[in-house]
Amino acid sequence: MKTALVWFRRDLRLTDNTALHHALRDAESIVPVFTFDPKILKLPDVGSRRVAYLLACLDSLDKNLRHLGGRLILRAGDPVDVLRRLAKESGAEAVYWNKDYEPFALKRDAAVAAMCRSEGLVAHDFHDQCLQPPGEVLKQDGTPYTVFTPFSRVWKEKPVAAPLARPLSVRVPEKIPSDPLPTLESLGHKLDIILPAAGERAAGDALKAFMKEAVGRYKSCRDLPAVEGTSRMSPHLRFGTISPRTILASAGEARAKHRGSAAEVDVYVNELIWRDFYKHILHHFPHVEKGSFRKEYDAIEWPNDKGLFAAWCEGRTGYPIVDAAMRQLNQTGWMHNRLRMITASFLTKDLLVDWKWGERYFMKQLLDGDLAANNGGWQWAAGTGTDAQPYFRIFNPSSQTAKFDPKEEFIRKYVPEVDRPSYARPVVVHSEQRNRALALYKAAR
DNA sequence: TTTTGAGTTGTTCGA
DNA sequence: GTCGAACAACTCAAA
Repeated sequence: MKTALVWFRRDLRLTDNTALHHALRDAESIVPVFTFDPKILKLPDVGSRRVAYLLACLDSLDKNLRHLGGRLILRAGDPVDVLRRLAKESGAEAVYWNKDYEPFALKRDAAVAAMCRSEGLVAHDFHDQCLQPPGEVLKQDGTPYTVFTPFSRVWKEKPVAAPLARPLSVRVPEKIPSDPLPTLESLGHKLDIILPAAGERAAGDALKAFMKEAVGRYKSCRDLPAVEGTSRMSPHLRFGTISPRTILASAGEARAKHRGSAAEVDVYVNELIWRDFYKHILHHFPHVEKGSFRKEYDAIEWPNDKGLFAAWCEGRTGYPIVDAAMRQLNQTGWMHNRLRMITASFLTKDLLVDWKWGERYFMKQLLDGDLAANNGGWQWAAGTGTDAQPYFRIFNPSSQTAKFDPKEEFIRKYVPEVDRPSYARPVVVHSEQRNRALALYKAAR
């Protein structure tokens, strides 16, 4: 084949990119394209921070392609129109892309596949985003798992493909014009944080740094927000500037190297399996996007006090660990995983606000915001998801602080006024709200 | 079909 | 301060 389009979406990398790899093997030249869909960019749930980060990833991808002799083609419009036109312009015979399992993406990609059929283009889509593709990890009766532990047992029995090598060169036809990289402002967004480094190099550096040391104490330190004990890979995984296979392979090497701490590394690998788990859940049970995994909990009558919700968003609930966490999110676009659980439990069980409100706010603020992972996490905390145990999952902010930030180092970083009279008084009383939450859940069942 | 064991990350209470 | 049991009796997965 002479020419193929490679449609980049959430896989903004050259190394171990399944669709890119196949296109380069099958075609003499490729047209690497990213489409800006103005419809998506105007949605209220599209966080400005992620749009800004996306632009940085695209800029980096273009530079990396140029390094290999190619370049990235940017086009605005509905992907169906953009790809149809681009195929005509370049004489491409096929379109390659990596599958995305979100309901919106499934619909969009089906429309592109239909366009390909009617235009005589061959559509190739590949599993790439998960370590095990959705539909691969099933019970003996062929139905999907809804409990993590048995899912993970079967997951571990299956082989994972090794990462594919980075291509050595990329040939892109001349005279295919590209739009300039848009500015954030031109897309109708504004940035209110300092972005962390984006792109494949940054992702690789972050992985290396994590695997050198911190992974060996991951199990022991990952829950301490004052310590750099987590991998910080989430924004890179979100935009695909690194593949999960590269991370898994690197964890395997680390496990072999520091043999004494294999158990520490295994806990990290489990997190990669959780990432797959929630992507599979979304794939098999798409209704979770709009409501509870367990539909009976859609009946909960949340009081939804707007003032309490605003206090939570702005980090002024008077509960130091919650406020510090929300300020970390607001000021950096990232929140430590332990704190995501604490703040989610607090919003739902203490402030009695619908978990979907919190889910939406996280999506607005998080650089790593991902439907499957964010939704899964919120439903876990709210007790409406897989493994629902609402009575069992009401965090006490002070015992969580005692366990995970005992010296209040993290709290003081974001709430320096914690001991001063100017600090907010608690907006609710935990022990009272706990009982109200239990009653709300009981009434729904 | 029935039974059995287990369920990411907790909290509270009382000894 | 530390430890184990109770929480409430549920649902899932597998034999």
